[in-house]
Amino acid sequence: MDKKQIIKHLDTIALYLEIKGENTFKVAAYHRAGLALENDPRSMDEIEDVSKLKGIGKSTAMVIDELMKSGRSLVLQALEKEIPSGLLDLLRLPGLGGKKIGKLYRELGVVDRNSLRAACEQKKVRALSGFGEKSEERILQSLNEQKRPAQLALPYMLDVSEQLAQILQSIKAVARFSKAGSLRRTKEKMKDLDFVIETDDPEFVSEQLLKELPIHEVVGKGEAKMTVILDDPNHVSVDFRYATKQTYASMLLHFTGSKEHNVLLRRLAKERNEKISEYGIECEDGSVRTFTTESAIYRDFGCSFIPPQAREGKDELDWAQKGPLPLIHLSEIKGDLHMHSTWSDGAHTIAEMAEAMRAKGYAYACLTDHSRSLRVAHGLSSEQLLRQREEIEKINARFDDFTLFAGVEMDILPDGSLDYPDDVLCQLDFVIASIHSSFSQSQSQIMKRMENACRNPYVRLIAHPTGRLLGKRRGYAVDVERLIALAKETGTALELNASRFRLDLSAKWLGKVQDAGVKIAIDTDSHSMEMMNDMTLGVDTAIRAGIRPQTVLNTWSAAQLKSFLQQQKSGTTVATDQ
DNA sequence: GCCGTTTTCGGCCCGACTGTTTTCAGTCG
Repeated sequence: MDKKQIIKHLDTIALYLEIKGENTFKVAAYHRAGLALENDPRSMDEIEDVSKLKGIGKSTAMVIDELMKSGRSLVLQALEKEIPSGLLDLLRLPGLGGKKIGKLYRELGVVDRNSLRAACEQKKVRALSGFGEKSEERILQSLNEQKRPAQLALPYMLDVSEQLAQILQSIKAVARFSKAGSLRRTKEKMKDLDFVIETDDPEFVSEQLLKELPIHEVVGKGEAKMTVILDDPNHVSVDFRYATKQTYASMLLHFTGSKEHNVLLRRLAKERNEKISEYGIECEDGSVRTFTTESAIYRDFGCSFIPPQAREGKDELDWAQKGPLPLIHLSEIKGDLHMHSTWSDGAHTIAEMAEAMRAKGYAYACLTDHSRSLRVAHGLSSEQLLRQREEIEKINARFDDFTLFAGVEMDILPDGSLDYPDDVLCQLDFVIASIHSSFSQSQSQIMKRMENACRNPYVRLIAHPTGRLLGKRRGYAVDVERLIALAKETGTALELNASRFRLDLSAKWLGKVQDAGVKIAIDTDSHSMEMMNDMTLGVDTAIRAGIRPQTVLNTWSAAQLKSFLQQQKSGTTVATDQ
């Protein structure tokens, strides 16, 4: 049984206990045990003794060991016998938690969605103490709505949040606002959107929002916050939290989370006999200190600033107490090495793309249009590619503060061969190789293709290594560990494709890439000028993975990069005299 | 159930909002 399955089983135990009405700390203990596993970078086989992990004690360790050995757990089996499994699903209904579900089960014999619906329709639910007419109606309503996905993918949520941001900007009573929650931490999936808003007049802002937004339902509305469900295809839930000038920084920190990070902060405060909340830090004498920035709050705890993406409740506070975190920062990105022009499937000309990159303050960029086999994207023939190189040189001559490199994004064909011969590739500054076809091949076929690409002396980078599309497509059967080893052996870099649709490689793998000593390029794969802005998302993902600037090719100066590109690759086979 | 430089018991993070209640429990984040 792998780690993911074990975590799922631990969470299931927690849900059962919640319905049983167990002590909430006991329930949390099972969740925390799962979290401890999730936060450990090792695989289950590499962890020799799970009880050594913080948050896993005797009982949870036993459950984990059982699951590892036999795939079953006595604790879980006992719970499954005792409690109908259909009740677990009911926890997802709004307004229902363990206690209320337990009551419905014990007093009305509710065991699943259908029996709950029947109980509501017979008006039995409103008779229970703690329930009433309104709760019954609300349960019935949510039962009859079709299920919306529990988690929505980042690209979709970015779109929605960008629209919301425009509306917030137009409301005069909004002094400033920021996204918060999972979106600000750049999670790949999230269940809702959070915004923190500074205003003197929350009620007015709520009114304006209700006027401007397509509302499906107002879930809650008060002085401090408003929660709405949008009338969009996925019924996105949005929280707006209102802050004053004084509480804004604390509010933002609190609602950016993660929940686990907040728990760590509160513990730290508690050690000093203080309390931290979304309103500031309360001292022993009851006075509250407020802060103007998140940095100031961390400083108050003797910590350096922790970027949102690193706030996952692991050991980030320990690190931050030792000094500044050695993480990459957006301002260190000096160029973008993967973009397309109208020569293949891009929206803008070479000159327009180059100017836009230069306007972003970059020192260089690399044009990498598609190769000849990718017909749908108007891939370039060898002749076109070499002609394009001349065009690039002409444009490049206009700049004295910016370098436009000539590159290509070359297909790795289904049979493992590359789309251009070496005598073409050797004329380019930078060759990217990637897979765009035959996604359903076996892992060994995919890896054969990857190996051929890595072993070519001119291929410097493997782009979007897994081929996934967030929320849409899983990608092909690449063995990432093996790919990292190949990259290491051949001196090939791996891409962090920063496009909001990809984020490929994911944070999960990037740490391993860095640990192996393999270089990373953070590229936007821009097909238009607007897409260049996704560099932020790429850097955020790198931060989540703990990537240092030195690991990233495009933090280097143009001169450093040039000299790197001119070095011979190792472990490659130069096709010469056969 | 987990944890401990206040260590084997008694804590465990804190506040908003709702619906049910006449002062608060449950849910949620």
